[in-house]
Amino acid sequence: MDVYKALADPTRRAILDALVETDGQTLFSLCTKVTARQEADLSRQAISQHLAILEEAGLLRTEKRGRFKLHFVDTTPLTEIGRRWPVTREET
Amino acid sequence: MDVYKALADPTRRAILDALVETDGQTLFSLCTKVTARQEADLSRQAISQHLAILEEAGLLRTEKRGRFKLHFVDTTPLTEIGRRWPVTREET
DNA sequence: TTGACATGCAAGGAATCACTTGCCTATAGT
DNA sequence: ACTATAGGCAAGTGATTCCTTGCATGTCAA
Repeated sequence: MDVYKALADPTRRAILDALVETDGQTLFSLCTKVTARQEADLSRQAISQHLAILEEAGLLRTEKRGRFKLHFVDTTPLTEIGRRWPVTREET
Repeated sequence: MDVYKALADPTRRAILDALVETDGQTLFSLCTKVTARQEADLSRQAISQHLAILEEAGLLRTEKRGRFKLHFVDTTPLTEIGRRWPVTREET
């Protein structure tokens, strides 16, 4: 999954928002925060699948700590977007 | 259609690429350029629908000139992305 | 006015995506 | 050892998405 498709889903964007606010969260922690942020409650598996997609896109790193799996944002793949289509304001 | 979903499709990204290179193209012009860029030939309607989505996302402005319709990029909606998830390099 | 060119509209089908359900593994605490 | 907690895997379903086909509109040239 490429970065653009990873960003296409509002739930995944909410996950990134939650992680930018508090980095290194577990799956369960993200479940409650994301369902609070949006007004729809998703199953744990739904969030888990979204996390896998974000990780595949390079927007997320994970770290196993005992029986917990912590998730950390990595926004570096987003730099490609600004480089590919530079923001050109016609009238300043 | 929001900006993120608009960027999710590779054909739409190719359209933006073609317009950044040469701005103000017609539908037919974009058809040949995009199908050359990707290695799949899409129908005129396919491109037209993609253009409508890009315009709805605010990434495109159009201008009728006689029987032609010219398309111009507007990358300003992309600034939201960088503002929403700032690029934080952990180790410089 | 007639024909050619540029584009628009709408319905249908195939593929993809998001979510759920059900079951399984692994780690930690008592 | 037993139980509870954190997470993983996989099949199935409903909803989108992308593209095509077919027809219609509008503009320009001869």
